[in-house]
This record gives sequence, C-alpha cells and structure tokens, in this order.
Amino acid sequence: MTHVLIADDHSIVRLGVKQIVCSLPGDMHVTEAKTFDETISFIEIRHFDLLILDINMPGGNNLQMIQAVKLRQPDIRILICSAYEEILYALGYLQTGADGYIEKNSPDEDFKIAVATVLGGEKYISRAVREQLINKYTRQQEVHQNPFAVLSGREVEVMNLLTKGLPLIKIAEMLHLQLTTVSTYKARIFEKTGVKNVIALVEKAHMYQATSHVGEAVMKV
Amino acid sequence: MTHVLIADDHSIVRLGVKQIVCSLPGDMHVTEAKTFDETISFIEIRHFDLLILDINMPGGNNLQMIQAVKLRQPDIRILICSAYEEILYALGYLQTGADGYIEKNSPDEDFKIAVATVLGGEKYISRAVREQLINKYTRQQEVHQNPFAVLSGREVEVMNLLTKGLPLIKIAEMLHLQLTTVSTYKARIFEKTGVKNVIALVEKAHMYQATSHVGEAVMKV
DNA sequence: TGGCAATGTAGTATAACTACTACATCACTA
DNA sequence: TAGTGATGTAGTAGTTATACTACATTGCCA
Repeated sequence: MTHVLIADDHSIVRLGVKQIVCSLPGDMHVTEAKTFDETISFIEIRHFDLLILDINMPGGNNLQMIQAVKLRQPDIRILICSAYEEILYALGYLQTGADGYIEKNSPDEDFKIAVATVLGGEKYISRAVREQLINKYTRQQEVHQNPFAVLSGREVEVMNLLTKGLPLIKIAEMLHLQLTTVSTYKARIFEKTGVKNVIALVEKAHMYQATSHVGEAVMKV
Repeated sequence: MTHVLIADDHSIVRLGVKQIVCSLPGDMHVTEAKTFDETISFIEIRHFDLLILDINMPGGNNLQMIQAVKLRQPDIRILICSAYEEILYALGYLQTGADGYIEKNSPDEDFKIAVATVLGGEKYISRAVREQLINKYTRQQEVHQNPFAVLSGREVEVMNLLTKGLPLIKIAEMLHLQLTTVSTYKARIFEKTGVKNVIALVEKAHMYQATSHVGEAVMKV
C-alpha cells in the first residue's frame, strides 16, 4: 500500500492529482491537505511515502516547507507541484531536499512519469531543468542556485531599494548616483537574475530569502 | 448528450473538472481547451451547452472574454472558475453574462452543485457571493475591510495585469484602451487601495488572497 | 604580467509613465 | 428631479525610465 499526501489549496487540483496517482499501478491510498499547517499535522500523525506539494498554498510558499516536512519524516519523497515557471525555482527546491518538481501545466503523461519516478526513489527532473543543471555544472565552480549570489555589492544595494518599490530617481539620490547609473544597475540585476520586471524580482527574492547571502552583502555596505 | 468545454491552461485542473462533470448524471461529452484562443476556435466550430472557463488563462483574463464567447454562442452557459478570491470579482462577471462563478478551492460538492445548477439553466451563486449581493442591496453598513472590494470592474482588470508586472503600454493594448486611460486607472487603484507602488499592491493582493477563509468566517458573524 | 571579465560609473536619445484636467454616463439621493 | 459621486474614457505637458554605448578601475588567472 502506497500512501500519498496531496497538499494543495485547490480541491479541483487535488482531484486531478488524485486521479493521476490512482491511475498508476499499485495500491494507492490518497490523503488530502488544504493548507500547509494541515499537511504538517498529517505528517506528524501518519506515515506517507510521497507528498505532492503545491508551493503556492496558504501558509507555505518557501523553501522552508521542505525542511519542515523532512524534519518530521526524513524518508518521505516530495514532489513539488507548482504554477510557477519551473525552471526558475526547481533547482532551489531540489537542492533543499525535494525529489522532483513539476509545473501544474505539464501534460498528464509527464505528471504520471513524475509521480512514478519519485515513488520509485529517483529524482524527477524535466528536460528543461536537466539542461539548466548541466549548464550550471559545465560552468565554473559550485552551484550557486541562488541567483542573487552573483550580484555585486552595488547591485545588491540597488536591488534592495528596488524591491521596496522606490523609483529610480529616489534611489539615485540615496546612493548619490546618477539616475542613469542606477538604471544600468537595474538592467544588470534583471539580466543576472533573469527577470523582466520588479515584481518578478520581488517574487524571486521571496523564494530565496531563506537561504540567501544577500543579507550579508547588505551588511558590509 | 451534454457538451461541455473546459478551458484552463493547467491540464491537472482540466482533469479534475472533467471528473466532476462526468460524475454528474447525464451523458457528458467533454472537450478541453488550453488557451482562450483555442476556446474561441472550438466555440466557432461546435455547439456547447456549457463552458467552464478559467479567467486566469493565457490570452484571457478579463470581462471581455465573456462577451467574446456569448457573441458566438449566445445561449451557451458560462461557469467562471478562478483562483481569485471569488467575492471580489464574481458580481462583475455575473453581470457581464456569466452564469456562475466558482473558486478553484471550493469543495468538490460545491463544484458539482455549480455545474449542475448552471447546466440546469439557473445562475450559480455561492453563499458568500449571495451575501455580498444582499449586502449591496441592504445598503452598505459594515465596512469592507478588503480594500479591493471598492475597485470597479475595469479597475480590477487593470490591477490584475499590473500585478503581473506588465507595463502600462501592454495593458493598454490588451484592453484596447489608451495608455493614459490605463494610467488613470492605475492612479485610482493606488488611491483606493492606499498604496504607492505596484510592489505594495502585489503584497496587499497576496494578503487578501491568503485570508479568504478567514473572511468568510468573519462574514457569518 | 598582460589581458580579459566584472564592476562602478555616466551620457544621449528615446520610450514609458504620471499629474492634472476634462467630460460623458449612470445610479442614487435629498 | 436636480444634484452628487462613481465610473469609463482620454489629452497635454512634464517627469521618469530604458536601451545602448562608453570608459576607467580592479582583480584574477593563464
């Protein structure tokens, strides 16, 4: 008997995932959780083989969720299921201890493969993420999965002000720089972190706030 | 034979919805669309009794979708299915021509009731929205602490695009408005919600999206 | 140790955005 | 029913941001 816990705040999504899970060979027993707190409660009282976790649910949404789960059941498999653009976040989650990461808009077939793979004890990595991984390793040195680690000191300063919603002109004043200089930093930050607008930047910052070196970089200013 | 078209960009959601639909009595025939364009294509070539529409899908996301659909099949029923906090937007959609509005995180039972109700030719209104309607008519006494409740339909549309980080110029194109018009909405949204920049807006939106259950609990007091 | 990439800085031209104002509808209220 | 406020829409003029380019400095590695 395989015990699967599906954690997603959308019941319709749970239903879909449940169907995927039940379509797989083996005797599946599915439990559903609507919030992260609920998820933790279940994990504390029962054993599960697999947790399929929506990272965008109330009370959750960051890397710490993985640790919170693994702390209670170190041998549980975790398949992250998310609406986010996979390639941006997958590596971070995988490194923190997740066993797979799949986007909600993946085809059913991929979903089945993901669940089966993770249940089988292997990591599930979609082709896109696999390529990203390879790129990371063929590049120099250790995997900085944290995109903020590559920012320079000045860039970090600007980023911190940007993510507060301050206009460039104010930032320029504060740092005693020309507007255009700040603009250049902004462009470089966007490029390095792979985002297209401040909102995405803020979201990305949220994702990495748990593990980032950004705080340190700010301190040394 | 009842023909149902499910429009959602997440296949897992389509799967869930399909299961709900097929669990209902009657001979159900389900078609799936992944984008709004695809939805329109289907509607142009075949007749459907019911469209279950995710308002947050690529190429869609505004009130005009309803009209685009009704223009082609005036007698089609439309059930809006959304991840948004229902109570904020439902009335606007219902007024534009939708026959029902259900949140993705509603219990399966409610989902079934919604589909059945709309198929039966009636409007589906959840209790929360019903209460909102009543409140609207029995005058507004208790303050909506939700700052988004005071936004007009158009403002909500603009807000949703803004919080995705889209530049005004794109929003203007999408909604077929002048840039300056969008700018006006933006200013009004900022004023009504009491924020000074998009980032604060996004944060505020997150806040009120995460507390939806709490909100309901408050209402029945 | 010479070279190259990363960093800090900024200008010019252009594009995007905001502030302020305006006006027509519509719904509702005194 | 006239008046008032909310809504949908947009223009003008001025402000702010971007793209692209440039250049000096620094650190590091071959």
